Amino acid sequence: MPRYDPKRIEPKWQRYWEEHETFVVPRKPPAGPKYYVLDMFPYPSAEGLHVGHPEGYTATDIVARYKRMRGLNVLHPMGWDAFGLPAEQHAKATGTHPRITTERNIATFRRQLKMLGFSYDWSREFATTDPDYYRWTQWIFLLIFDTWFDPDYEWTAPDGTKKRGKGRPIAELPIPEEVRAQGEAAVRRYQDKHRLAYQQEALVNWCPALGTVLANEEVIDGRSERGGHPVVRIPLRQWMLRITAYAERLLEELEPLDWPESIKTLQRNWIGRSEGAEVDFFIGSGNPNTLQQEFEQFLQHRRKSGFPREPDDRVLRVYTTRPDTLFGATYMVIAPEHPLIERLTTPEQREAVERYRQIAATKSDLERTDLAKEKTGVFTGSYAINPVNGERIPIWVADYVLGGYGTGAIMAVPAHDLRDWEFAVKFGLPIRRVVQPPPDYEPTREERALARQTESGTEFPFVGEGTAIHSDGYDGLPTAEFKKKICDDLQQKGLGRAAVNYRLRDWLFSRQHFWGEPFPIWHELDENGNPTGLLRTVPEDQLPVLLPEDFEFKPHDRPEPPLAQAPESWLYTTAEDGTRLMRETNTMPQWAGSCWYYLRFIDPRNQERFVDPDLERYWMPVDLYVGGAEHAVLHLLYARFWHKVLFDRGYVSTLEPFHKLVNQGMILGDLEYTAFRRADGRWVSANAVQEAADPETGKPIRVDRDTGEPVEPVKLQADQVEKRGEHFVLKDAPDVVVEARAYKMSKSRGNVINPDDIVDQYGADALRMYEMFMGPLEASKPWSMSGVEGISRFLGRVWRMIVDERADEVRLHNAVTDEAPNEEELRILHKTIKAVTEDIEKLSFNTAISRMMEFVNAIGSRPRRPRAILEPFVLLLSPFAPHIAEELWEVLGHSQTLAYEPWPEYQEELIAESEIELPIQVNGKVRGRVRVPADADQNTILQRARAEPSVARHLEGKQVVKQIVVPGRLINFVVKG
RNA sequence: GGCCGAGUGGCGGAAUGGCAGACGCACCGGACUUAAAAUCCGGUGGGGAGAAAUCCCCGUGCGGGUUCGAGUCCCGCCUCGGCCA
Repeated sequence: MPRYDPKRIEPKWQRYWEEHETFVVPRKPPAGPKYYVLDMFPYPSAEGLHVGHPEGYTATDIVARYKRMRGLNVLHPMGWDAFGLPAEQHAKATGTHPRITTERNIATFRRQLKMLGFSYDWSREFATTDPDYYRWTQWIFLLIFDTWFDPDYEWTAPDGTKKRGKGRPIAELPIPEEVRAQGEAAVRRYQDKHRLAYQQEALVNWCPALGTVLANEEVIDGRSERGGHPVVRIPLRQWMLRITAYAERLLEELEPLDWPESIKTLQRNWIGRSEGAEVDFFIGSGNPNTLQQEFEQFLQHRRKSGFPREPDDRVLRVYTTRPDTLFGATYMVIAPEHPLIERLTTPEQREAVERYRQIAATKSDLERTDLAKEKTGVFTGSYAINPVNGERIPIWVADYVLGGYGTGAIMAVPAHDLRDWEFAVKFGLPIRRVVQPPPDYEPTREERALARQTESGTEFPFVGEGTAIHSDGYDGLPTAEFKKKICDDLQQKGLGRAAVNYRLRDWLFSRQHFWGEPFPIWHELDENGNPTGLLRTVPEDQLPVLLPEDFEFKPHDRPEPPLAQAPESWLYTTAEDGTRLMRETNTMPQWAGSCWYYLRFIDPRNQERFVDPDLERYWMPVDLYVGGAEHAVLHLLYARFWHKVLFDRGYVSTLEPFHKLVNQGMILGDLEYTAFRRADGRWVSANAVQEAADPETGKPIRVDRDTGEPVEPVKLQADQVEKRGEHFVLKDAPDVVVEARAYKMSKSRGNVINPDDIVDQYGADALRMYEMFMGPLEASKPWSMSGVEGISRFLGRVWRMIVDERADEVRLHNAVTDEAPNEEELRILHKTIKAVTEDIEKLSFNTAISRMMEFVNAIGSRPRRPRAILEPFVLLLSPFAPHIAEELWEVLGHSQTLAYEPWPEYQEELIAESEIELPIQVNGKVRGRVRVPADADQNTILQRARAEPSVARHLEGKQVVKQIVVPGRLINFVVKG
């Protein structure tokens, strides 16, 4: 009784592929075109595979198998992004080394992926935690450390475009004479300041109770996500990567990529380029009495010296996108963490400013800006001079200005900036209009919301563009022209210059964790054992710097990295010149390993280099990269950045790593119906329920919008509800609206689908096909158990189309014949080939599967089924459901895998029908249809159409004003009367 | 709050500006069976007229526009989801 039995055939073919090394690609591939199709490799979590994983993996597997059958050399690898916090937390709790946990989790993931029949070249597998891999991660870090960015360097890209700005070896950094004169240590420090990898004090989230430093996303409302312990922000020495130097390149080189426009937009917004000006406001030596005199001297000096690259300490430098509003600047604001704050605070104001700074330190950026209901701030007591009109204006400190953005100081133009307006109104600072709105201008919603009443009537801020007023000689200029002109003028006077600013910040690249790549860096120590600030790199031939093996995971109460407690032998050494050295104890973030894994897959066992240059040139770029949208910004930006450094230093051949990118959508749980009930048992309509915070626990709960009473969600079965108009309602109480939606899968909701269970019940082919059939790859879509069954039935029909189910052995069905197919059968086949091929190219797998279903519906139960159409069909099916396809291919009499069979070609002339049916519309409504020869001319078609009785009826007594014939589509008569 | 995306039968979804609802699920009817499962065949957006064949009207979140023709393009809204702050 050989029914379709995935449990038998799936392991059989998986074994076959493994034994025959069907998908192993030789290190040096045979000549010919290539295709590199890559999945975002997973973090092997303890939970194992989620149904979301196979979605993207199946999509890439279909493409990989299809391209192989098209004769391309296909690189389709898989590996593990295996560093990560959970293994370390597990180690702290149980003492199990993270390596053990990680290996165990990888084994689970590997088993699950192999069970799904993906055509990965498993010989290339690696994990980011393998010393042989992170050796090269460290090597690339050293390369980044050895690089500085020269913004003026001109060069030509491989595509011939002229470029400016490139990463160059640190040895090529010009050293100013005065630095060289100070000796070798000074030169080294100067270089260190210019490297793409540098150290800086940065604020981290230190959680004393957990004894660890937390990532931003692990902190919620000032408390740790786990346990709810208080978190404080403290400065700690950190490694930073100068990604901001590449902001322009990251923006510009994004343009030609075949990525979803939405992802490009996300990246652009993240980089956040803005154009404006840097302007220096004079603050002088601090003596208010001599300020004006000093200012005159300053003006003269600047006229000669020009605008310096770095501001000196007699000025407050601001960045503004609206230099045209300089004449409206009535005060200045510096961030509470601004370096000049001490100097600018007068003794009388010291106490108030100090208190304000302390409060600000406890707030997150979010609380300081968007969530802040009221603007806060304190006067520093000092003044600055507005360079365009010599006016003395007060300097305030306020937390709505962030230290990390721009220069950490702003000129405040209350009339034309909403935040400045709010602040000025609250603290009674002057407001001066310098931009006249266009004549027909209506204030926006935000502007109206901030309106204030004065003697002269209602006043609004105005943030749009208009015409300059009250701006001396600039009056009458439109905003855009004004901006250009004032930048030129400021530049001439040495007081400012046009400048570009980015929202993008440098990348905080160190973590206070054990389970990460150690930095290949030594710190020089003085005779007292204190760091001198000078660094040494671990020589290339001594890589990798391994993590210490015998290591105890014990929490401690200092915010230092766990590796600071590593054995002395690991931590310290003495250099050949006698200098005591201590290892860097921070480790790299999880992003590091995923920044270049796509390159290692090309040449994973190379012991000499991170990748062979010839192989890199052959395989790069990645032709298709598929993964979740959650990586749309950070991973993709970081990987692009590393790639560009590698490119600039001559180690890779392409500007960009990933040519085409696709984000698969999220798979949600099954559709759920939920009704809400109050404590007294009465139902509350779903649209009258809203989220609120539980007054005791602070957790989100649902309440009745009108009464505020908490309501309890009640899960319902589909037969308890019905659709009434827009909503689903309770069958028993049709005035109660029920919530109907699919939720994200989560353990707490209990709607998680385990791939193991699906494979066990329906097989891997059914799981693969169902996930592809659910809907478009990019869309998020709800899981449906009966949908899987439907696919499973389809595979059963395919099986019975070819295999005789009633025989004792697996053998060909009697209906399968060697006779030639007839015209209609050929047409069905070739239509299917055409549709499936085009759909695969478009990654429209759901419609490709529909077309195969139509084929089976048309052919599957015919008493005579020509082999000549079944064989190509099996090949079409094989990328989607490879196990059943291989088995059927064997039943059809082939002795070898179909993985390298040529993809079926369709012939257009076999698809064409001699007669076609055209719908006939009258005034856009279908009133009849007519069969005409496919090559009929317009007149014939129109005549036949008019003659059709159902149409003639609608034309009778009317005047035909227009007749439209769309060849092959339809006919439309436009009539009057 | 900003950005992005999406609203089409009971459900998932399909439709180069050209017959809305392909294909699947669910449901209904029939065949096979002692019976059921499995399988196979047929039906299935809503409303109306008719004994029937068939015919008519409405219909892609809402309001407007462009067009011979709009699910699709444009303008303005509403709702939901995702991401960011």
